Amino acid sequence: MATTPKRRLPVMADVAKEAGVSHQTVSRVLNDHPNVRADTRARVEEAISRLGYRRNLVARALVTKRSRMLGVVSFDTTLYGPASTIYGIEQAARTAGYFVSIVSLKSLDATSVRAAIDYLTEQGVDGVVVVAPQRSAGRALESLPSGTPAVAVEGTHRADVSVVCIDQFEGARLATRHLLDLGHETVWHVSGPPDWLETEGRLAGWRTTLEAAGRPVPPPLPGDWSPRTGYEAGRRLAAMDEVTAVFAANDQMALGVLRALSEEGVKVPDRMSVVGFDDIPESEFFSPPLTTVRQDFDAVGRRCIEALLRQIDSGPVAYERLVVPPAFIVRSSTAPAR
Amino acid sequence: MATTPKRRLPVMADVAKEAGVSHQTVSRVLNDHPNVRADTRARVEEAISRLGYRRNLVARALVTKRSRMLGVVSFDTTLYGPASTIYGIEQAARTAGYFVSIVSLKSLDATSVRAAIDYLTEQGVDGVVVVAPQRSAGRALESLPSGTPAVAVEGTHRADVSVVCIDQFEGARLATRHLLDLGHETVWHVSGPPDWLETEGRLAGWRTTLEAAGRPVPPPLPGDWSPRTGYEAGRRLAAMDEVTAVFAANDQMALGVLRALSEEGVKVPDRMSVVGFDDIPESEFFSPPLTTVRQDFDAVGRRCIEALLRQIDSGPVAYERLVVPPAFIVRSSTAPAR
DNA sequence: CCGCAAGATGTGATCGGTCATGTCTCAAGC
DNA sequence: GCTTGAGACATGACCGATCACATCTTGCGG
Repeated sequence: MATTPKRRLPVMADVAKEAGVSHQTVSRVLNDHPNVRADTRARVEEAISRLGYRRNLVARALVTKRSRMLGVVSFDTTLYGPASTIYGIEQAARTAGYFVSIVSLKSLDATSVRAAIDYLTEQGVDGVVVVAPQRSAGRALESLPSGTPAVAVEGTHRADVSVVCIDQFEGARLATRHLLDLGHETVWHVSGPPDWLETEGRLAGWRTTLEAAGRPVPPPLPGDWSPRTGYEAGRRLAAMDEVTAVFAANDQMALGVLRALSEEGVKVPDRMSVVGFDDIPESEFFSPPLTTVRQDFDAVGRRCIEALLRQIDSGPVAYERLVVPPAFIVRSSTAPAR
Repeated sequence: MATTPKRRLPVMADVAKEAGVSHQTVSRVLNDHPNVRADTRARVEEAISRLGYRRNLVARALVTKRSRMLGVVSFDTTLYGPASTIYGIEQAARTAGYFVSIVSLKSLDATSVRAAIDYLTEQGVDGVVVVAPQRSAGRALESLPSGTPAVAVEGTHRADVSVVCIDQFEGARLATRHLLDLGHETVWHVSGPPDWLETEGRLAGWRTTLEAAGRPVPPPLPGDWSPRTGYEAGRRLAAMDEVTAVFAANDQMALGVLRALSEEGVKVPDRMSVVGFDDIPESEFFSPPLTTVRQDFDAVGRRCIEALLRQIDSGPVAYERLVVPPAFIVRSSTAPAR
């Protein structure tokens, strides 16, 4: 009963009265301003805990014009990549004292991305991270009202939107190089869906490495990240006798390839080597364990937050492009050419 | 230049002046209140778009005491289950006009869960969804100040916190029954980590089904959801000649089991049948494609939001327990006993 | 042609904090 | 002894919306 004499939650004024000071002093204590005498501070703190007072961050946001909330717009958060990136973002944001509000989109056309950003902005976020590795999504950022702090993961080239990305080109180069070094004449590629920047980066890394080595560049087999398309590509590859090495643009598709090859009786890695991309937790236990390219999504998330907070704190900064290097993980799905 | 005569973003008063009405009328238009003449409404709307006015939701939240934001506390959002559930929650919340703020925890002890909830509450969320399928997390909910709308996914038994869950017991029963029906003498089980409600539900469903059929109940092999522990369990199972059927508590561990069996030369499903739980997108392409129990996470997300909004709109409601039925998916990892 | 209720609009208070500024006290410096 | 300045607080305005209530129009029955 003593705890709830009135229904209303206690506010600063209540604490002030309880402690016998002004609301301003309570505010000073809360924001630990130096100019408060120790005993006054103690009295206020006691009053706070006695009343169970909690500061109302909405009211504070209204006057400071800082909500301490960040928005994240992402494509299908069920996928391993986005999910991991968002996890990293959330962790980093929270340690920096920020909340994260998420909008996940099933379609990443410029319109929906813009709508999502507007939505978040209206709600008062201090900045936005767009995990939208598609060209079309990048375009949405280009029309962003300048002044809104924003960071993109893998996208856009607009001068005042910073970008954090993993070096896709380098990852693809590592994968292709690895296979060539094993003595394979050339490397086939199962690519991601068009319009994705990752698709393009991996495609370019693969193609360039092949060309630099003077090897034939076979036509890439189209995929959409799903195991199913990898499976379909795998069946086609199994039928071609000359194919000895395949680089799939992600681990799920590599899994599909593995499945198809196994069905067709094509032994991996004896008759064919397979490399993936992402290093999802399952890859290590595929049959056989998958050689792949690891992406450090946590680092991406951290970098995003760092870059975003920099913009929020010190205004628009020069365009930055933060590149996180990939790591190459060799397991048992690759072997020397026969 | 005409667009930004002053730096400040336009506020309601600006729109009012522009349209030659009072701020209150602008508010009426925005909240489409009926008592506004059509032409006035049009004038206001025109002024709004001319000025590029966006309503400040923070200010609105301050006076309405409704932020239209929901909080979600979840364990490791990188896992397929939580990620999918959150995706469902976010979609449902957005269509209902709510934002979602997420906190993901690496540890789910009662203290951190409480801290996370407090954190979200302080920030003004209208309600909280706790995706915390662990006993310890459930305990955190029990000490929740009553009056805070909350819904738990798979957890707690507190009378005023609604629960949405998938029928784990039934899923495990389906899996076990399927294997027994195929003629297996008994079914071994690779369980999830202790303290998880899913672990307990699946364990109970498995055990009960076995007992009801009068079959021996072998000791469950402990796992932690990761493929690695499934792999370790798989090696042990491969060494035991009498084992012909295994039910792993999730697909990742089933993958590990599959891997170990393949290494040991134990053919699946010829010599051993394996069933998983979750139906992750990869399962269909395991070697062999995995027979498993599908969980409808989207439905779980939707139900959570429905239950939560019900609480927010009409105050504390009677305890509800919404159970989503699982589906059994037969693929190629199971076969009749030899 | 008046009265009066419903409809259309305006006015000022309010939400719960922070910010700018003012007042008072007290020790240091001349 | 009196100025000076910094520390410790208090006071009132303000952020940008909504809410309660007041006021001014209308339309319509009598």
